[in-house]
Amino acid sequence: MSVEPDEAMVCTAMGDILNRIGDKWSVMVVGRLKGGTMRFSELRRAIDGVSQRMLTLTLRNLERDGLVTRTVYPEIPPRVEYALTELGQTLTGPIGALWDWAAEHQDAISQSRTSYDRAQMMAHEPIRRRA
Amino acid sequence: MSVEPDEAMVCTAMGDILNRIGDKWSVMVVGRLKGGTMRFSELRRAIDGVSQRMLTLTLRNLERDGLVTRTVYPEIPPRVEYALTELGQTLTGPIGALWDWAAEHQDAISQSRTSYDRAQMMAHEPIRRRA
DNA sequence: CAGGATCCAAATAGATACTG
DNA sequence: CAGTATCTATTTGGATCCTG
Repeated sequence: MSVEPDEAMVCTAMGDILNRIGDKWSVMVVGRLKGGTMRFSELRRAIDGVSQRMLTLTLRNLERDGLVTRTVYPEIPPRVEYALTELGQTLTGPIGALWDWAAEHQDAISQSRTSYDRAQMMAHEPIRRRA
Repeated sequence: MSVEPDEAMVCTAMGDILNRIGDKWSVMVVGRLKGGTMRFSELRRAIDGVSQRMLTLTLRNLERDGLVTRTVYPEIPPRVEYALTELGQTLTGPIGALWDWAAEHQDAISQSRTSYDRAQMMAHEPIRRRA
């Protein structure tokens, strides 16, 4: 299962895909839909911070990529339900791994950031004797 | 290993981390450094399409997050080597999983995109009888 | 309810020129 | 060689208004 084909081709296509599946909102949506079908407004409320526009765009892209299905019920008021496709389901594995990694190491990362920033400060505001 | 703590907090911190590790160039760099230490210009050539500025920024961020080390050799001409830290090494697992997923399903995705786009065309340029 | 359309502010990326 | 600094072009995202 190694990945070694033609470098350039893979990298551009891959960057393309990674941009989508590594996207913040996409990850959130997939994470949410993992639990089952959801309506637009449910997702909007569940995902905290997402704007209507971004949620719409994210869902459209995921649909376009074949990762989620969009089902419109011709009622009034309208109801639209989103769910993961089989392909989308297979993504929850890798995404979950990344998620777990982030959860596990977020403390280490934020500590690293703090000390890095402190070191930068030192380098730029060097001498400061007394006040 | 499940992840269920306070939703909002986790999501914002997580989105932050995911933006970094899901970033196109970061993934490329980590993928490259997996094979061992590399110099700046080696990375630049290896990563096809990355600008000098983006590579610099990416490497700085990865360094700040404690994922790569930056070693400067005070020579002329200067030599700078980058390598994964232990923390960085642990990322290669999840990243690899994502990479493999993308490699495995990129055909399905691009097909899905094509048919989605074709369907969109149909919907917007509906009737077109003869020429 | 579930968006589409529009406007605008901010973040981001590329190209270019310069430096120790 | 390995950057930094700067300028600009493009992308992105939020806010707002409107509709079936």
